[in-house]
Parts: sequence; C-alpha cells; structure tokens
Amino acid sequence: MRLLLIEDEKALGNALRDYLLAQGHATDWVENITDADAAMASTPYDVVLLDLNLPDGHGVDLLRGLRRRGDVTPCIILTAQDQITDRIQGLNAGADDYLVKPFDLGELHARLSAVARRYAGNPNPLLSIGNVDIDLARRVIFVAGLRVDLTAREWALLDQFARRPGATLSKPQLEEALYEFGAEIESNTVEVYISRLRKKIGSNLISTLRGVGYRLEG
Amino acid sequence: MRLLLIEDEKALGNALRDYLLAQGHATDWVENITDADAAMASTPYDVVLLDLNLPDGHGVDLLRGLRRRGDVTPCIILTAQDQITDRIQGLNAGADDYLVKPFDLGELHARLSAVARRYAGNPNPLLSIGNVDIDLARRVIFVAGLRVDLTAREWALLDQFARRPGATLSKPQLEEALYEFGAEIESNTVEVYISRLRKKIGSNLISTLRGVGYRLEG
DNA sequence: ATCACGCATTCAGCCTGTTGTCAGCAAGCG
DNA sequence: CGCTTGCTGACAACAGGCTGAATGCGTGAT
Repeated sequence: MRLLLIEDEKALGNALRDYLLAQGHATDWVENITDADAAMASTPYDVVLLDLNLPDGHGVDLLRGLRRRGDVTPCIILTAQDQITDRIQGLNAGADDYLVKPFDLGELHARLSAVARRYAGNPNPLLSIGNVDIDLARRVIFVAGLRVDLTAREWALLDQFARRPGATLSKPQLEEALYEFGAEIESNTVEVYISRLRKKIGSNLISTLRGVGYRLEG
Repeated sequence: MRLLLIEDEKALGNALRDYLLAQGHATDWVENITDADAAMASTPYDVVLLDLNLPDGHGVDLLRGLRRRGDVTPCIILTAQDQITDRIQGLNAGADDYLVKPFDLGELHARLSAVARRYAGNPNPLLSIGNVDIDLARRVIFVAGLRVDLTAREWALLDQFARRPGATLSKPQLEEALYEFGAEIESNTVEVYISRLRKKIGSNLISTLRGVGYRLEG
C-alpha cells in the first residue's frame, strides 16, 4: 500500500517509517500540514496516518478540508492518551480509526489491514486517460499529477464517463446522472457542466458527437 | 449491459427498469421464477438482479438451480432489511453481491459496475464484418482498428443493417429508420446516406440490389 | 444576524457540423 | 443506344452545442 505518514515527533516518525517500509508499504513521511497538503495534492495514497499535534495546525482541520473536497482516502489518527476530545472530533471529521500512543506496532499493522480490508471491495482502479488519473472509489482526480477538485455535479458527470470509457452517452442519460431520477429539467445544464469539466480536465478528453451525445476518449 | 431483473413488486420493478434503461442497459423484467428460467434459457445476460421474495418460490432456489447447471452469470441479490439469513444463504448459493432495500440507485449503479468490472474478461459483443467492428452497446464502430465517428443518421442506417446482417433492406424500410415514422420526405436521402456511410466504412460492405434495396455483407 | 463565497441554474448570442436538396454524372439493363 | 436507377459533390439553412455573464441559493464564517 501507499501510505502517507503525518507525524511531528522525529523519533516516532522514524520508527514508524522504517517499520512500514519493512512491511512493504511505500511510505511518505511529512511533518506538518503544509507538506501533507502538497503531498496529497500530487499523489494518491491508500491510507493516511495522521498525528493531531502538528506544528502548523490541528490535524482535524487537515482532515476536514480533505473531506470537504470529497476526498475519502482512509485515515487513521494517531493520538496521545489524553486527547479524547480530539479523538471524537477526529472520527466525526471523517477518520476511519484511531490509535492511542504509545501503540504497539502489531496493533498498527492490524488496524492498517482492517482499513485496507474495508476498502478492498472496490480494488481502486485508477483509470488513466491521457494525463488524467481518475480514482473512482475516492472521488479524486489528478490532472498532470496535480489533484483537481471537482464540484458535485462535475463529478457526477465525470463518474458516468469513467464507468464506461469510450462509450457514447446521450444527454438524457447524463441528465439522469445529474438529477436523481425523474426531476425533469429544461435547460442546457449538461452542456454547461461538460464545458466546465473540459475546462478542468482538458478539452480534448471529452468529445462531442453532434445530435448524439458525448464520449470520454480512452 | 444486458440485464435480467427478477422483481415481484411492480412499483420497484418499474422504477428499476426505467433507471437501468436510462443507464443504457438492455433490461428485461420478469416477476417470477418460471419466467426468469424461460428468459435465461433463451438469452445470455451479463448480470441478474434477483429479488428473493417471489410469488412462485424463493429466489435462492432459482440461484441454486442456475449454479447447479453450471451457469455462472453474475447475480446481485435485492433483499429487504430483515432477511439477513436469506442474504447469507444467497451468498452461499453463489450470489456475487447484495443490496438491502431500500437502496439508492447510485448504489445499484456502483454495484453493477463493480460486478461488471470483475467480469470484464469478455467485453462487449462486437459484430465483425470485414475489417469493421460494430459495438452496438457503446455506439462505436472501428474500421481497420481505428474508431470512426458516425453522425446520428449514419448510425441509424448502420444500426438497421447491423441488426440484420445479410438481410436485404428496401429503401422505404431504411427511410423509416431515418425519420420517425410518418415524416415523409421527397428526395434521395437514403442514397445520400448510403453514400456517406460507404465513404466511412468502405464501399464494399454495403451492396446495392438494383430496384430492390441494400444489403450489409457478412 | 449578516456577510461572503462558491456552486447551481438560466439565458442569450455566437459558432459549427449535420442535413436535406439538387444537379450532373455513372452504371446497369433492355 | 436510350432509359432508368443509383451515386456523389456542392451548398445553404438550421438545429444543436458552447460559453460568458447574471442571478439565485445554501452554507460556513464572523
């Protein structure tokens, strides 16, 4: 697995990184929120290990930001014994699990496996088209290696395309994806969102078939 | 995809069928085991959606029968909240996944995609004629391995031919395909579109039968 | 409560590919 | 050879698609 370790304490960070590498996980280690954001903006991780006490802010804020952007990368919080309030906050903010320091490395391994198992259902197929990587499970896309944030509707559209790359999708079909079933709408919303999507992911990825629909190249 | 929906509840069945059709899946809907057996005997389906509560027996029995006959068509079970035992039975009997009613249509979509992905080994049935591959489901054709875009009318014509390869289609017949029934048009549009099609897919694929009509060679 | 912000929706004007039509040419058939 | 039937290039009209801007709406911050 590809892991991101966000940990301020040097000694713990070192030990964890060595252990995780030994376990066969590609592990990046950063020590503050700024670097973490940068790392996540450029790389898709399978699990994030997050210490809450960070020099440039509180871990929960980082997590909230992630979730608000629709990123659902599994996250395990590493927290000291006494920060129970933080822990609850963390879970509410969208963490998947937490570990109380000091913790056993075997325990960490078990939690990691559990989280991985939980997400094993969809084996996380990274769909690569051109220079765009689409992670359907996590609702994240990378354009030229940089994360790009999509709004709900934009994602709904792209999701349709990504599930059937190369297929031609008609406007009514796409409309269904935007509006939960039935809600008829009389305007060119699909066109508008196609336009916005193209602006974000590059205009050559989605081609128009006049009078027919649209297609994601692949 | 080609789906078989086995569902007793009329309202749910209707909604599901509409949704699935809108998603571009060829969907047959039957309401009992007898009809389901008949349908599966005559048509190969990509996925079966199976409600367990059926008027003439238990869905799991249908599934068991299938698997005993060596049929491995992927099957997703639709089950009410309380039938947990049934669900386990279902998975044991050879189901691939299950959905608990009431479920979100997006959820259904996701499960379908997941199952489809798992069985992605053999993709769409491609109709191959000469060096032209026609993918009816995705509305895409390849000529000598390269994708070729067709306009709406061009596709309407080719679609007619592809559905009855080798058959001779008269001009009035083809005209019906171009213009939703009734809209009479006085000119040589069919000839024009035959010409345009030939330019795109190769002129030897469609042959002219003077005074009679046209035919797609196979 | 108010404000600011971002997302959703609608609309209008511009732009472009498809379409139907026709005319002249080619090919089949007596 | 003459007649019929089919083929195809050209083209004007138009439906369909694109996109910037205005407006509305909901949510989070102050």
